[in-house]
Amino acid sequence: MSSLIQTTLALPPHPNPNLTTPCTLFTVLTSSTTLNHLKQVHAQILRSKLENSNSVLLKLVLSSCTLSTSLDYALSVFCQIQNPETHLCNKFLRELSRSTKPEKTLLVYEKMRRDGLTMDRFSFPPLLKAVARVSGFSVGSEIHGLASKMGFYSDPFIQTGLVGMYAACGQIMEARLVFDKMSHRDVVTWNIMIEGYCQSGLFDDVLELFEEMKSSGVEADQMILCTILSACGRARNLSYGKAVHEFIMENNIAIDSHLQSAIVNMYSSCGAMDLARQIYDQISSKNVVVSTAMVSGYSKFGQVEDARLIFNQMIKKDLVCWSAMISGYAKSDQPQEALKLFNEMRHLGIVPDQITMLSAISACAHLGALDQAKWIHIFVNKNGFGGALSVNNALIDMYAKCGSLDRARGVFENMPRKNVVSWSSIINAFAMHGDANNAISFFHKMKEKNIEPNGVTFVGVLYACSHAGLVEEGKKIFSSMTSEHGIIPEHKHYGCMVDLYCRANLLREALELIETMPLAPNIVIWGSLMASCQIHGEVELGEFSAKRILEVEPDHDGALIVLSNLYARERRWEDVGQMRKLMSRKGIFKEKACSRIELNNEIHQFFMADRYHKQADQIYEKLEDVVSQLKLVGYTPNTSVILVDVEEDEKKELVLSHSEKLALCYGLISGNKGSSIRIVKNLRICEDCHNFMKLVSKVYEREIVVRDRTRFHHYNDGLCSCKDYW
DNA sequence: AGACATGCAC
Repeated sequence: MSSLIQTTLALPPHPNPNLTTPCTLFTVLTSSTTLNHLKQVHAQILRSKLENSNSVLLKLVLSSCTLSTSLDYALSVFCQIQNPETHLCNKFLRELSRSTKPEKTLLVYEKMRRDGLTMDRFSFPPLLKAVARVSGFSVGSEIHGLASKMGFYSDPFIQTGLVGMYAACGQIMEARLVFDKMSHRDVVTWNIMIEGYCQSGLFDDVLELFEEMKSSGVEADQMILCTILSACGRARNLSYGKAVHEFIMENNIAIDSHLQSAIVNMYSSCGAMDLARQIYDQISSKNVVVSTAMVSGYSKFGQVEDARLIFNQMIKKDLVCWSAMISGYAKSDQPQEALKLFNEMRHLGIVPDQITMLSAISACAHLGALDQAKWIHIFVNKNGFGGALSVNNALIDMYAKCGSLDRARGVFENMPRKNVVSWSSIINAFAMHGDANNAISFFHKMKEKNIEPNGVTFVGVLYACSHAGLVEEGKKIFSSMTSEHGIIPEHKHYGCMVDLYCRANLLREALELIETMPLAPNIVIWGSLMASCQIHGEVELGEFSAKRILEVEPDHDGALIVLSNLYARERRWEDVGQMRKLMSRKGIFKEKACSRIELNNEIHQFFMADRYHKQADQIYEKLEDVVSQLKLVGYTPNTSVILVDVEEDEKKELVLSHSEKLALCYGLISGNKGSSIRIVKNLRICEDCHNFMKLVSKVYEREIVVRDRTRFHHYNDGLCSCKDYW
């Protein structure tokens, strides 16, 4: 304690340093606004031999712990008090449980237990609140036990605290048990229970409980309506959300800005952007929250440009709305724009948090540029996000998508804690790179470590089998899904199996599976079949599956594109023309093929036959040179991949100007000799380019890594890691 | 009240 006095004496004097009586002390204490002043007052107390006056010291503690910076000081003072009165302890607990460091509440609780201090029913609500905030389930159940032992099991405030504590610790069943035992529930209790279901993602229970609450005669307040609307949004339950909106209107419930935001957010989360917009436009003073709800809605449902318009109009922008906009670009496949915004935000002095980082990392993953990825990884470590589980999971995916399986694996191996997402991500990383053996072996390792695979894990493993032609292994794993893990296969899993059979040219098995599976085939299944038919040129079956898709979704762009490709392969140009007309009438366009290459921290982008690049002349010169070199080892352009009705010579020219070939030639001109050439393409690589890459890797002795729409091809010495099976 | 990491096919 003496050291404290030493330091405090050096501080500037308190405005009223002459403290002699407890009475003046009180007055000064309540007017003390800084920690330094408090410490001076404390010194005065000690000097005036008032040290044993518990009430003075406690008052000091209580007024100081409202200052968030002085928590530790408050604790140290508290610890010196001999026998604090219970009601003052409770007040201290309450302040701590609301503070920025709720875990300190539990330290005080432990001290109180150790010192045998008295607790009463008012001690428990703050303790439970603190447990809820730190998700300390084990100490929470201990406190529950203590409360019961002391006979407080029917105190409604303690019961409400217990419900909140269990819900916050993810123990929703326990929470419900306490809730059901309660004889008096007010709107707060209902709200906590409903919010608990919301946090656990049990939206059906949310709505069910809300109905129960209304019929039990408890009136819904604005707070609970916000919770319900948020649940509707997260569950994408538009019809219930609309009903809640109507309920609000019919019952003349006052709509404050919170509730208004909740309504707009419900519509925008459900993708009902027109309805969201109607309400949004009527709001005269739009705050940052409601605007962010619009930005996020437009972003999620593919209208990133509309999101940007709102974003640009916003006067005040906080971290959340920057994050929403960045994530919007990352999701809309505009990773460069996402990263540009990320940097703009940082230059404005806004410090990213973990959620912003997840979107920025995801943007790097989409971009597929390894140098950029390394940069963000360094940024992550420098800014203290390196230990976060979800950040590391995102990094695994990012490195995998940037072509560095080694780095993805490095992140995975160095993680102190791994969850099912980490394992699924690394399995998928192997799958993407065509390393089915490791994908399968990691799947087994994960089970040995008692991490339960989930539906997504199986998508990764089955995808690996499918892309490596491992039919038997895939079948075994698929059946273990139900028999060993109790996971009921969904459409996407049947889709993987259909794909597995089709790639192995086992169309009969694929059809049999579709006919015998317990689910009605949907777009996913038909899409999978259709895609495989396109690869194998199975026109009849492909046409059949495409038509099934169009029955459900007449504007399905994939089906129309594949159909037109299939007709083109058959040289049915009239049918092709009709498809093209239909597509342009519906406003559907084939995505333009585009390849990117990253060199010296710059990203160069190429479209088919484009001459936008400033070194275009050199690139086309190099292309001619490469083609003649390859012809010496037997290359001839494969024009069967060109699906437009033009002369053979023109087809040759078209196939030679594919964007990945341009990117490759630029890499050959500008990259360091001996370094690998990394290309990212938005669509599936065609057979001719695939062959071209193989030959270049041999003739020019360069490693080439190409990421296409779904996977990686590593070309070395004339061979591809996909073993020509993709 | 608003932003969030793993996933089939096109």
